[in-house]
Amino acid sequence: MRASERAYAALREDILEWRLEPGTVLGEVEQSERLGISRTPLREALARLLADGLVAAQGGRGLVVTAVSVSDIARLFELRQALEQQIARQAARHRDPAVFESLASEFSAAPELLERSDHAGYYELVARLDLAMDAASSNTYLVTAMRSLRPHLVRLRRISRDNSARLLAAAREHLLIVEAVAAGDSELAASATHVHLHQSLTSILATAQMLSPHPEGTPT
Amino acid sequence: MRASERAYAALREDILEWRLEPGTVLGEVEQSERLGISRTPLREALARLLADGLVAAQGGRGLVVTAVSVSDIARLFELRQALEQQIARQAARHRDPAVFESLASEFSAAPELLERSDHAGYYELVARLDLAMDAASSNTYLVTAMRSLRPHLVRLRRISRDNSARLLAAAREHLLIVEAVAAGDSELAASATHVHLHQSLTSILATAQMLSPHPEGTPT
DNA sequence: GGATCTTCCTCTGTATACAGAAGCCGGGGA
DNA sequence: TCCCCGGCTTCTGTATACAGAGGAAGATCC
Repeated sequence: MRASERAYAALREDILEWRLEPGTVLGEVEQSERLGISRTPLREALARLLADGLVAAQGGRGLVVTAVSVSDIARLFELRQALEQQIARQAARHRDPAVFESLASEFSAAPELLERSDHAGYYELVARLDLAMDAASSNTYLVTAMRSLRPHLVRLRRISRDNSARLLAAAREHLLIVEAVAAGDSELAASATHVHLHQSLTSILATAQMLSPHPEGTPT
Repeated sequence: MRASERAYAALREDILEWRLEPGTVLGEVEQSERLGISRTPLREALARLLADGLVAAQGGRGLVVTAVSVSDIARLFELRQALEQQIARQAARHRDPAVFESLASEFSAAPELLERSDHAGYYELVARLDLAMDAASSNTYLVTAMRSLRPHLVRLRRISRDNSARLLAAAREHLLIVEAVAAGDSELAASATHVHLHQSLTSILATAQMLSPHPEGTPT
């Protein structure tokens, strides 16, 4: 694999997993030495992270890992609502019914999965649903926009991690979305997505307020 | 200005203005010599164009300017609908009424502008509306997604350029959007945006079919 | 005559060296 | 004691050199 690719993947991982916390300054020399590559491929990796919005220019001198404030969460979900509703709509129009009927039966069985506390299995199922939705929407531009949003959503997982009651409710919401797509009902698919994301946001905000009761951007 | 920035701006311009046509191969050595810079900053510029989707990796060997097929137009508008409706919705919620009332009076006067065939003046007015909407939405993530979409829309301008009848109708549609935002009516703003983009797409597709009656991706 | 293999060439990917700019620290003066 | 100025250090931005990979063209064999 190319050095620039490895550097990008490594830095991205470090940021998404909070090993590099928001506010950390990423010097070129320092990071190139840490990752064992030269500055040229590292600069390429940093440029991609900058485009992703995971790091930001720090007044001329170096790049810093961007913060995720509580108010950012609501903003992220405004974009997510727009994109996922449209993807659901288009997926319902172009879907292969067999694929989504199969997913529907898997989501029907999801409560049993969660009762066994197999959260990883459930997350994997959701990931497969995302992939199927992306493919069914058959719109590269929508999928690209969604892909650039997902890293930011991954950073939020740390907040909402492993809330069993919420996951059980989410499974029911997902099932309705999948059934709507399978039936080709694009408006129901969009509305069900709207409902699901609204509930997710509500749950995340409640948890976030509990973790840090500060009204605005907590730097760390 | 930095060399990499100049190279990015120059290449972007060249692609958006169709001076570099779709399918053109961009070799690193060739382009760095043409722009009078070394390969290092040029690579940075090409990486940004790749992230923008204006160029694509050509099977290992160099980058090519991406094509815009007729079917891409509909896909682009699916994303545009999602983003601009959401921006309109949020702008209506957070807007400064004075700004949009002022824009409303300008759009009321737009028909006179167009009767004088001052198309440039009208395009400039629309650009200011876009900026005002972006600012009023107060959502960096939405604006970023929209900014990455706009270059692709600019490439379509060549198709719909200077259609007076359409511009007159568009001015009326814009006026309704602006009035809805000024009034703080977010659902009307979203619906008016939906209508406007639907009409724009219809007009563009009609023109595109006329220009190139091929059903799918015309490479040039 | 055609197909395949080999060789060469060109292009990308990476490393490193150099220059310019910006912040920081110490010294001197008010 | 505090503020300002100058030199130094360090970091980014750019150029260039080198190595490896992939493709094209020519020659040879079937």
